[in-house]
Amino acid sequence: MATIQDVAKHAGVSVATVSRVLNTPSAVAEFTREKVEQAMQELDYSPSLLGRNLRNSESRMLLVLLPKVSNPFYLRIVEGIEETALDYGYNILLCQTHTKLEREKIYFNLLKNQLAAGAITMDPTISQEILSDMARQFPIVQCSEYDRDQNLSYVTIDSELAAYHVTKFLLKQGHRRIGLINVGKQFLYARDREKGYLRALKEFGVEFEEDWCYYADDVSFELGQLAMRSLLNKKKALTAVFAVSDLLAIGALKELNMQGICVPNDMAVAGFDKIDFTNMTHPTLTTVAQPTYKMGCISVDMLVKKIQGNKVEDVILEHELIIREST
Amino acid sequence: MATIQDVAKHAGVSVATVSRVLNTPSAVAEFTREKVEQAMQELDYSPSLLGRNLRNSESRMLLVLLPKVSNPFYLRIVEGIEETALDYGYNILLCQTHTKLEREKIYFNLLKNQLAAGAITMDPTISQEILSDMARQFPIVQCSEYDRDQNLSYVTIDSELAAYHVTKFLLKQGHRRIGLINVGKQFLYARDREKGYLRALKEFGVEFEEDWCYYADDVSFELGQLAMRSLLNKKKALTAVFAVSDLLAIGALKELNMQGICVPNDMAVAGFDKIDFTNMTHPTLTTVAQPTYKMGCISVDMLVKKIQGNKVEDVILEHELIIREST
DNA sequence: AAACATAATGTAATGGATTACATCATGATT
DNA sequence: AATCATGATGTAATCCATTACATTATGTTT
Repeated sequence: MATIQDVAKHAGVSVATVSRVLNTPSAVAEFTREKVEQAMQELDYSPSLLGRNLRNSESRMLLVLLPKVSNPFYLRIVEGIEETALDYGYNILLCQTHTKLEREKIYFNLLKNQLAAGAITMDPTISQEILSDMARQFPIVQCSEYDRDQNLSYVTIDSELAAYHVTKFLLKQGHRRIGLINVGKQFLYARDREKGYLRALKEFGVEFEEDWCYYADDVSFELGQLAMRSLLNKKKALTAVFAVSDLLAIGALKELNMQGICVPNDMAVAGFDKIDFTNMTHPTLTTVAQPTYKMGCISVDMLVKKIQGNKVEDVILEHELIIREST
Repeated sequence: MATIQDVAKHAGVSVATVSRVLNTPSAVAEFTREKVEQAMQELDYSPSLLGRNLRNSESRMLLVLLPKVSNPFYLRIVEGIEETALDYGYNILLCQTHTKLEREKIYFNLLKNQLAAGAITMDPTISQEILSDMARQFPIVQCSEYDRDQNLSYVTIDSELAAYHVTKFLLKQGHRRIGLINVGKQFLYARDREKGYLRALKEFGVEFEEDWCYYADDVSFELGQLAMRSLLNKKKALTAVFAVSDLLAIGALKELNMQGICVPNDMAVAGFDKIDFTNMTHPTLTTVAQPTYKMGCISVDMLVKKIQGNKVEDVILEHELIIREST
């Protein structure tokens, strides 16, 4: 690849002039500018970002950390992030942590190494301490999952409230024995959604029983199926199930279909996230829509502001209960 | 962040020595090494990749181009890529092109700008000319989608043969009127799968009719549903449908369910890709499994070899017909 | 016409890390 | 003891682009 030196020589000017053509064209005489531009054309020159970034000690790369791309919940967020980042002239580095601390550390190191200018994290794996420590030095925004910390900003929804709404909806439909398919408590949303679920039960005077609740090790179809199978084996039958993730809910639905249990008549099912596929299941799934695309966009807005050294306010967005056939 | 200069000063040595501790520790006396390492610790130093990459004129970043992450088909490929890349010490830059040439160009520029060392592309959007031109200058591997070109390597499956197998399977089951839900011909796989489909029909002496075939504008649930709806409106009823992508097949399945058409009795459905969802549909979907994870791994192997200046052989992997309830 | 303002361009330092080459000290060889 | 080989470390050039400052040329003001 041609360098700025080559272009300068080819055009018969100094490197400074070439650089000016790129950065402050108005400072260069028209005639010269054309000469330089032609030289660039002829040599098929494009400036090395390594050189530029080193000199400006900046990077136009944003780190995006998520547990796994295989959960479609993240897709629209990522689309929002990518779209917005591109508008700001940033590229994104999409990183799957597989909720492994070790993996996460590798990626966070890219911040230290100055390859990335900031990070958006949707993963709760890393300890709050480390994260908070990183956030003191680098711009970091939490999306969806979050911890409260003065250095850490976040954009999310009110999971507790959303879960409360779902559960209340089921209660209003007359359900009294409502199961919960949850995931590990390391996820804040897991804790929050459980809280909301319990609050609704309490409000309706329903006494929660331990074995209504199943904790999946991860978020996937298979584990949702497993969860449902386990819940069906309990002594007293449930009449509805609320899964904290659509993936789990769809797995549960599958199990119910397989066992010939009619949804929603014999068992109502509600999910969370409104992934595309929830509209393709039979029956279609009642779920909670999060403004995922918007969350992605806002994360980037916030992050860019932070990179530029501005203070930002945390954001809590609205959710929406999507009532469909499964309830 | 601390720089190598800071560390040198702190440890009372020259920057060269610090660099040696990082790159050729054996060339440094033990006592000095320890001193330097301690200084690094104390200053929480990690080397700037910008400086290093600039000096070494290398980048440890791989470009991964795909149309959209929203098609789960790509997920396992990406996982394979990420896993393998990490093993080689590379990071990946995941880029959605949305099959827009303009987007793709932005990303390919990262190669020119030396931010990425090579690219794996799963997108057919860019013209063969440009791609081939890029491939002359930069290491590029095509995954799944490909063009034949001496500069371009690829890893893929034999789409024609796979489609032939699917269609033949349906024919053997006694189906004679088999629809095809395809996508635009800009995708090589679309052309190949159609060829395989036609070959099988011909072999069984079935005369293909124009209106058995529907071309979706994109790959999504909704468009699959639309496609099925359109095919159902044809004069002579089909008894089976083959969709070139699971997303389309699942959409089709949905439409059939909605119209109360029984699958597989009234209509058999087959998809392609074996995405996770296909096991969650009702009925489960017959499809073609591609060794996606492996494809991802191999792509990286090939790309890294190319980056190192070695020649590589193209790879065509085996597919597998997964017969389930929908046929 | 002298003095000065302004525009256009060039020179050289800079950012952080690597490494060829130079230097110095130490121990081995004869 | 003089010479040399070896190991450890430092000096300075280099990668590419940006930019403060210096220089030169041109036009304006009185």
